[in-house]
Amino acid sequence: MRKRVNALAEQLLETLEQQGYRSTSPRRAVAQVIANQDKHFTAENLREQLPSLGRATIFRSLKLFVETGVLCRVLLEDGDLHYQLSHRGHHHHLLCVECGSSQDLLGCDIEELLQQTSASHGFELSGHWLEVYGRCRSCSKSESSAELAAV
Amino acid sequence: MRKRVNALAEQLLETLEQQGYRSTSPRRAVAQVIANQDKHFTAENLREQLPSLGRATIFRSLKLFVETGVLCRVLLEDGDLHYQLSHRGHHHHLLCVECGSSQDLLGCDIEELLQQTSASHGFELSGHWLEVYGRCRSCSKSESSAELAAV
DNA sequence: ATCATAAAAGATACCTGGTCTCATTAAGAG
DNA sequence: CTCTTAATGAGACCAGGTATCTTTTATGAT
Repeated sequence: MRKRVNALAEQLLETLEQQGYRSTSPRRAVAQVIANQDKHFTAENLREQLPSLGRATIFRSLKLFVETGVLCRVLLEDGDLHYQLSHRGHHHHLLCVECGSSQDLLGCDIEELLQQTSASHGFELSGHWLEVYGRCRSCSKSESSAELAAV
Repeated sequence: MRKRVNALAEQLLETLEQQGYRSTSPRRAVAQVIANQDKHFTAENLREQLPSLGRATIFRSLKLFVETGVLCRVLLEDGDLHYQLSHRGHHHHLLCVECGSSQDLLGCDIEELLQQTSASHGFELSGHWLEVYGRCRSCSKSESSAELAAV
């Protein structure tokens, strides 16, 4: 398990290196921490876990990891933007509002639908942002148990 | 034209009053200004136009106008959140990345599609956020003219 | 018309996200 | 091992946004 995590961190760094960025000790530290996150997080969360790093460095690393496709940004229901590990390429998230976990939404024909709809509004589509909120399988299960218990 | 604008501002205030909020002079000023905006705007934009109002008051008014359904928040492509006049109820925006104008996206069966897709991921859907980016009719026209001219 | 009271405003401090500059340090190519 | 360039850290700065506290003001009751 620990080995797994370190492997992931190394993988993240490799991604940077492959794109011509240096592997520095702050970046190694950041990679280590984000590889350990199981849900979306903020710059501040990172800072708490890496108090020795400069503020600017945190933000620069985040930006870099987003640019290189290691991280993506997720929009929370209240409008806050958080970061999370990204499984490359364009995708959407099913965000659990209960536990903060997220699943990727794949094989969704929303692109096509949007294309049609925009065109019918005289709109030349160039991009979109979609986030989906709800309860993941395990949270909706415990939710129902709680309801039963309350009766 | 001027009369129209004032009428809209009054309408916004009425919405507040109907929901039990007082009609104060700062709120009248804010209503006046937002009734005049033709695209999305930030708190800072508002502050520039209303330098005599306290900062907190600006934010409080914005929040209030959002809560009462007068304003809605729009997510820009870069993650910035702006405000714009809302035509009540749940809807999405077609945001022109060129001129900043926006159209409402109506009669889109995305809800249904999302419902199905989430269910197939064991996800109990509770909400979503969608923004669509592109070029509005008039901007894509002038874009093509520019291209032609450049040749 | 006045008055009480609750709501709202303004000032201010604070927190977070995020960028910029500038001087110093360190990665890694040769 | 050295040189160059990228990256860091400190710090100032700006915007969004909230909390607290004191003063003002809108409105309902008299």
